[in-house]
Amino acid sequence: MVQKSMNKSSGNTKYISKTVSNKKSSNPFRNKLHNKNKKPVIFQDFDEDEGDEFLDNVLDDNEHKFISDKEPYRKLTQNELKERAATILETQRKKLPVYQNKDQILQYINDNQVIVLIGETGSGKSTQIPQFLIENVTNGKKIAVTQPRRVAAISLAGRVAAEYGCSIGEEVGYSVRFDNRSNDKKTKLKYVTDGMLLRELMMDKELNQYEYLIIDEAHERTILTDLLLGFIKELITGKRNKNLKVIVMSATLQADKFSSFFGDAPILFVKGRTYPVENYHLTAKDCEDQSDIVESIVRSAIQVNSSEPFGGDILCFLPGQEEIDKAVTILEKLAPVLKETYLKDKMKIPELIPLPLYAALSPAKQLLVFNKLNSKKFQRKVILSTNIAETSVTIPGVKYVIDSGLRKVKIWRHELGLSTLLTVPISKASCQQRSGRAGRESEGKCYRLFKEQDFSTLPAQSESEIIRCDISNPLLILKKVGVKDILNWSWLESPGKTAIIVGLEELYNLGALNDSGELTEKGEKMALLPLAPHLSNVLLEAMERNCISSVLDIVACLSVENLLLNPSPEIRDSVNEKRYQSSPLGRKHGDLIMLKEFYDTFIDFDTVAEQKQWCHEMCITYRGFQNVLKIRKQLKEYLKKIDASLEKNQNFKSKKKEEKTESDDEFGNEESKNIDIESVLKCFLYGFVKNTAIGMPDRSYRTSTTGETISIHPSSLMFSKKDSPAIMYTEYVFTSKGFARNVSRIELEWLQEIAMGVRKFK
DNA sequence: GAGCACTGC
Repeated sequence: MVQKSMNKSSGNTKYISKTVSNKKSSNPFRNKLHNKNKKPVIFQDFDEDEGDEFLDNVLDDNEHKFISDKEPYRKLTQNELKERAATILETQRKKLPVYQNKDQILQYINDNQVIVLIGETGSGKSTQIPQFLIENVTNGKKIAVTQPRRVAAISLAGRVAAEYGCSIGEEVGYSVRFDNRSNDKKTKLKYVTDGMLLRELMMDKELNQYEYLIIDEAHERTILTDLLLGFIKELITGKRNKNLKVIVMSATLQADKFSSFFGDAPILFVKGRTYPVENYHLTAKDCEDQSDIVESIVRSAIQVNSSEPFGGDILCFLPGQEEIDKAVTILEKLAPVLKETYLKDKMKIPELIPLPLYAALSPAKQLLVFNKLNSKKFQRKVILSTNIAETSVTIPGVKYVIDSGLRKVKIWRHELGLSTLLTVPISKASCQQRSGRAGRESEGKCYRLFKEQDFSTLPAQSESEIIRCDISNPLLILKKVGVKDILNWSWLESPGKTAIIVGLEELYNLGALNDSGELTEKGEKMALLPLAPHLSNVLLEAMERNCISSVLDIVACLSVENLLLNPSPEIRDSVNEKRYQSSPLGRKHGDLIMLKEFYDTFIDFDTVAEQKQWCHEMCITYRGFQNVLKIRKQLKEYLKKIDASLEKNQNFKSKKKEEKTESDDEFGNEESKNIDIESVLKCFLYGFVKNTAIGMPDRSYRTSTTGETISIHPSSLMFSKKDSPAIMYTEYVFTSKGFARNVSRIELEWLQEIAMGVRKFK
C-alpha cells in the first residue's frame, strides 16, 4: 500500500499551465468598477503589519487567562502608554496604505453617509480607520467596529488600544460574549462581534449610542452581518438619517453589491501588501489520472517538497476530517521511507512533517501547526486543513498552498426541514483566498488540483449563509425588533418566500408567534435567549416542569460545538466503549441523558487535573466544558431576567461546586441522584417534536413527519440499541443516507401527549 | 451497521 503510493508520487504530476497573479493587471474587478461608472478611488501600495495573527490563535486557545496574565500595556503608566503609542505611530502606522490616504478617506466619510471600502489584506483598514474617526465623535457617542469572529474583535482592540495609547477598556475596548471590556462613559471605540451588536440592537433599535458603524469583513456574508446591514439601511433611511455614518469594509468581489444596496455609495479602494503568488493548475491529462483527492494531495505535497528549495511550509486544503486523517496517515508512513531514499541517493530534500488541522481536533493538536520546527533538523511542515485555515486561522511560514478545490457545506432544505452535508467545489473567491495564504510573508506558489478552465466555470462567490441556512432565529430577531413586513424587509439578499414562510410557520409551531403572526410573550423570551428557538422552547418548558437544572445542564452542553471530539480511528472503539460504560442512564435513554451524566461527572471532580484527565480519556475538550459552564451561567442569568419568580425556584439552583450553598447542596445532590428523565425528555420533545421517528417491526425507524427511513448515527449511544418504540433527535443530517444524531429513546405516549399539547398551546 | 465544514449570541 505504502509502496504503491510512493511509486505514484515519484511519477509525473506536471503543472504546465500556469498563471501568475499580478494584482495590477489581473484584477478583473477593478475594471468592472470603472465600467459601472462608480469611479472608485484607488490608493497606492504601502507596507504594513496588521498585528500578530499567530498570537491571536494562541490567545484564542487560552482565552481570558492569557489576556489577564499577559496583557502587555495594563501596567504601563499614562506616559509610557503615550510614548509607546508615539513610537508605533512613527515606525508603523504612518507607513500603512490607509494612513497615507487619511485625509482623502476622511473627506469621503465626511461627504457621504455610507461608504464602501475595499481594503486589501495588509492595508491597515481595521486598525486605522476607526482611529481616524475617534476625534470626530461628538457628545459621548461611540464608534462600533464589527467582526465576524471573537478573536478578531479582541485582538484588534488590543492592538488599537496600544496604538492609541490607552489600556483596553478605556477609550478603546471590546465586547464579545462572556467578555466585555468597555466602559460606557469612557470608551469611544468599541470592537464587537456582529452578533453582539445585533443583541444591542434588540435592546436599542436605533443604536443611539453610536455615531459611526464600521462593518468589517462584510464580504463574508454571515447571517448576522447580513441582518445588521439590513437594519442599518432602515436606520439611515429613517430615524438615524442625520447622525449615523456607516463604513462597510469588504473584499473586492462583494463591493458592488454593498454599494448599490446603500444607494450607490462610493467605493474606495486601498491597496494592501501581499506578495505575488503563482498559481498552477492541472493539465487535462493529469486531471483524468486523478481518481482520489487524498492521493493527489499526497502526491503533490511530496512533489512540492522535493522540487522546491528548503524553507517555507506547505498548506493543503481538503474538504473534511476524513480526507485529512487519511492523508496524514499516508504521509506519516511515507515520510520516513522517503527520508531514507533521499539519504541513500544523497538528495538534499527535507523530511515532511504532516500535521492535521480542523475544528474538531483537540486544541493541543491544533496548536502543533504553529510550532516552529528546529531549523537544523531539515524538515518541512505539511499542514492538511479544512477551510478553517482559509479565514479563521493564519499559519505563519506557509509558502506553498495545495488546493483540492473542495469544501464541505451544510445546506438547509426548508421544504424538508433537514440539512444535507455536501462536498462541493469552492468559489473563485475562495480559490483566491486560499492561494493568498501562500503570499503572507514572501512570494509563494499555489497548486490547484483542477484544470485552469475549470477555474473559470466556478461560481464567483459561495452562496451566502442566509439563503442556505435555517432562518428561524433570524426571523425571530426581525420580529423582536418589530419588523412587520418580513417578506419586503430590506434584505441584502432575501432568503426567498418559501424559506420565510416555512421559518415563520416553525416559529408559530413553537408558540413564538400568534395567529396574527405577532410575537407572543413566549416569543419575546425566546428572542432574548442566546439559543436556537427550539432550544429556547425546551428551556422555557423546563421552567414549567420543574426540571430546569438538568435541562439547563444539557442545553449548555448542546450549545458547545465539538464538545465531544471525534476520536481518531485507532482509538475510536475504545473511546466509544468508555463513553458507553460511563453513562449507565445514557445507554438506556440516549445521548441527551448521557450529556447530563457527563456534566455531573465533570463538575464532581475535585481538581482540574482530574477533570482534564477524564476529558482526555473520554475524548472531550476540557475547554469545551469550561464553555459549557459559562453558557450555563449566562443562560441562568437570562432566565432570571425573564422570570423573576425563578429565584425562588429551588430546582433552578446550580449543582456546580463553587456556587453551592447549604440548601443548594442538599437539593443538588437529591436531584442528581434522581434525574426525572421522563420530564427532561418531554421538555426536549417540546422543541423537537418534528425530529422524531417511530420504530418499525423490521427495527428500522421512520420519521413521524414524512415517514422516511432514518438511521441512528454511529456516534450515538443508541446506535446499537434498536428496541426503542420511538426516538427523538436534535439533528438530522443527510450524508450517505439520512442520519439522526444525538438520539434519545422516547415512548409513543409521550409523543402523542406532546404533539397534542403543542397544538393546544397555539 | 458506520462517520460533520465554519462561525455567533
